[in-house]
Amino acid sequence: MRQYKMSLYEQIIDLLQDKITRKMQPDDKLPSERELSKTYGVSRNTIRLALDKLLRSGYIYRKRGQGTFVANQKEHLADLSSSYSFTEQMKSLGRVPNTELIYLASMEASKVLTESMNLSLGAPLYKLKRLRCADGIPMLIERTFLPAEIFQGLTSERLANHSLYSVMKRDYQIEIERADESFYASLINRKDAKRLNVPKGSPCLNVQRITYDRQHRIVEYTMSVARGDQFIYEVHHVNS
Amino acid sequence: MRQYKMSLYEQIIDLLQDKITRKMQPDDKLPSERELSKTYGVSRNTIRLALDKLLRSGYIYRKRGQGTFVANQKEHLADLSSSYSFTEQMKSLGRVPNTELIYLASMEASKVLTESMNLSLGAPLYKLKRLRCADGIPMLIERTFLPAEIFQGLTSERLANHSLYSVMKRDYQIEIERADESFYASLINRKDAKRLNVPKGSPCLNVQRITYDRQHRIVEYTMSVARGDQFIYEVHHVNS
DNA sequence: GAGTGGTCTAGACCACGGT
DNA sequence: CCGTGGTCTAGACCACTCC
Repeated sequence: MRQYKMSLYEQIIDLLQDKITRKMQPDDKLPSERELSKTYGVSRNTIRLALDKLLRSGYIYRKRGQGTFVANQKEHLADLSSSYSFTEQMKSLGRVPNTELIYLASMEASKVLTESMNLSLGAPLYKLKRLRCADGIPMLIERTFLPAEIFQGLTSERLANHSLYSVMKRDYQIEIERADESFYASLINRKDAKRLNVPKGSPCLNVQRITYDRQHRIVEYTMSVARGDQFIYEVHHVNS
Repeated sequence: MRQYKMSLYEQIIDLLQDKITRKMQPDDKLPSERELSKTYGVSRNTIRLALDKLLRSGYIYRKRGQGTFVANQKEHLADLSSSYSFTEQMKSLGRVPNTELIYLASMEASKVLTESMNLSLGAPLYKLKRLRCADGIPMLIERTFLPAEIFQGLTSERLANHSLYSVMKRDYQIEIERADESFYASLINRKDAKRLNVPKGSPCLNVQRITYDRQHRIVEYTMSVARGDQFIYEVHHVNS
């Protein structure tokens, strides 16, 4: 296998990450840029490249005139997938998540879907419908469309015990790059109300999500309906 | 009032942002780093600082050996402030935003607020209530709490013609680092229904936002109520 | 080979916080 | 005052893409 030669600043990122997670506590002070520069025998700019990346990843915070400190790992923002993963979100709230696959079917892209998913008319799709619960309480219904070209051979077995994103990664080597979400409130329809076990006409949160992989392909289109009285959707933004 | 002197690379970010949004199309090629360096009379590193920021904000993409290109504006991920800035969001949808300041008042932190904002009981606060419209249609009501210690001397004049975030940056040198948002759906109450000009009991989207600056201080706590039939909230996630 | 972005150096001055 | 991070310069070599 060809060896990828890591750049200096990448090596320093690894060294510092290791040091921070193994030996340091939140709010501990790191050596100054000039010290690190001497220690590792590289220029200060190279140290800054590494520290900038660690800053953006939430490992450290910096105060002008004071120094660089280890960030609180608890508050620290996990990677993208946990910011929109139902499973992760419920776990972080201390609730036990559960997913019921209502059905998985093949279909052809309708006109609306071709526009939303940037496909050609009649392109093959997988459609899946899932009921998501927390502590046994129905929380939301998800209707997901996946391009069949990308997810060839998808079966309900694969989806049964793993999250959609872990299936994408493990079985299809798909790395998610971006996700765009839209939220709005409406009143729930009769059918969904029954599934979620709420009165017809209750308020509900509608979420649409489009997910892109590293090749800028749309790998997922999902529309969710969540009950308003139980489900709170959390989003974290970071300014980089 | 003290003027905030913009650094060179920040000025270049503004210049390039303006150029990109006004005069260029997606996939147009930008001048090379060395050219920009000559054009603006700054070093290449300074140009790179600006381009890195534009890259992370989704304005451009870069290909080694080829050049720097304008990203697809539609798909484009704005920087943090526009991802939750009502003004930016409406502009990107081609609608004309408008804000009416209903009131600005001083108050002391209640028990609930001390917990949410991590303040001491009775800490001084500014409370402001704003009605946000698009194309003249009332879209959402925002109730915002700001720590008075940080925003000393805040007046309605300052808020009149500028967004909250530009006031933070220009008048108080506050750089936003993080924002956490929560969404849920409910039914609108009588008072808010009147303001938003919808029937009582209509569905509405509730958003709570807590904003942190670079020093990890909470600089804003906002609760919004948006009408479900008109307002769609968009969020973009990036895996970096 | 020419041009691009990616990495790196060895300096410099500034703004800020604490002493 | 000193030490910190923040900004900036003017170079250099590398890896990559296209011709």
